[in-house]
Amino acid sequence: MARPAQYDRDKILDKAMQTFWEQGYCATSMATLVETTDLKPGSLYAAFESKQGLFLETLDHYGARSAERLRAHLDGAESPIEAIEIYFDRLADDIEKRRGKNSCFLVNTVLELSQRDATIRRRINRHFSNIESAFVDALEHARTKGELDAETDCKALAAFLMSNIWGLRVLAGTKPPPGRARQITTLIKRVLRG
Amino acid sequence: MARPAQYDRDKILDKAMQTFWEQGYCATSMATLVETTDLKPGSLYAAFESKQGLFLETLDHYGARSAERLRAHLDGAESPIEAIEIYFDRLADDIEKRRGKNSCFLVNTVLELSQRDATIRRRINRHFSNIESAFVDALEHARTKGELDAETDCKALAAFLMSNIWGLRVLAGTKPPPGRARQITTLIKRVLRG
DNA sequence: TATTATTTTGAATAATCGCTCAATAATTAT
DNA sequence: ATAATTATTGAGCGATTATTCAAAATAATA
Repeated sequence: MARPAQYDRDKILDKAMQTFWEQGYCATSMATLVETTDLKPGSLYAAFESKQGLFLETLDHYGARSAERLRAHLDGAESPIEAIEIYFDRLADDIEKRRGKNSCFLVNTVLELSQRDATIRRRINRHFSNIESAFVDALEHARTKGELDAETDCKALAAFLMSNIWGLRVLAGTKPPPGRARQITTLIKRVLRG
Repeated sequence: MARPAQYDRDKILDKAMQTFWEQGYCATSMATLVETTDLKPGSLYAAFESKQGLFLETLDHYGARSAERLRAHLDGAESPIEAIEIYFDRLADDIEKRRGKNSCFLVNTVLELSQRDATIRRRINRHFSNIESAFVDALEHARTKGELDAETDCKALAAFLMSNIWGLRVLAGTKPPPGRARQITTLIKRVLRG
């Protein structure tokens, strides 16, 4: 009865996300988005309402994928502590080797917009909570397995890990000299082991 | 022989800094700067060349003040370790009580611009190095005093502290529930004590 | 006081901003 | 085929962007 859309909504979302991720919200113009998505302004607005609407959807896209990937890595690991260590080792390694962007779309957005836009802040906090709960679960799993002391405060430890991930994301932005990321993760792991 | 400027350059710089700090570089228009500084466009451009020029100068303004304040707190402390702990306690307390902005102008800027502008990145890295060296000095002082193990890697420890300050700055942007900042600094201090 | 040098002023610039919409194209149901 | 419905197109909207500049104002010097 009607003409179907010719584009793949998820691919559009992905391209827009990459652009916002690289440049930030303010620095990304609709003209740029029109280029990177290959959709004309009209189609873009028909699909996502506004620049803000498109942005929010890319945030959710990113947050969901991040939490999924982390869960896939942590859940059901035979050694949760080792899995967490591997996570940080990989993060450090990516920063050292400058693989990919190394920044976090959520962290970037917190600092760019979150202070002045409560909607975005709440949205991001939801995604951070999801990610953090994956760490909490892994730590509690480790505690019941005896990898952690019985009196370890898993929630506090997870909060510490989140804060250190954020710190490493900022570090990546400084394009640090070789070795720095490793120095830091070595000390993070010391806390993890207790 | 000529008419002197009627404004106080340092006060203008301070007002512009506050605005950039709160809103970010892209989100701050020259029209806003004209409002907050009470200078007309012509005067602003005569004094700072461009938006970018003004911004760079506010960055230096901020970086210099930050390093000074930290030095004033750490240098010559009878117990350097305690002084560092007090620094983190205050940071956590400010975040808990929502005193002031709690964000860091340098951290905000790293994530907004540093990836695409090498000039700004180098500028910021210089300021971060200054700040970090104050920590290195304090830690080495602590080591010679016997507050730290003789084999402590003070540079690695300082890098860890910097990364954790950055993490706490991001945390502040999420406007966290009471107690979170304290949970994190408690674990940071555990690393500090060795 | 007249001259000189500089600052201050604010209107105006071209370019870009997010966004709209009427016209056209494409697809399905009849 | 025809009708109905939706997608696509891209020119164009008013507002805002960073920036400029000639004219007016001001203060120090001669």
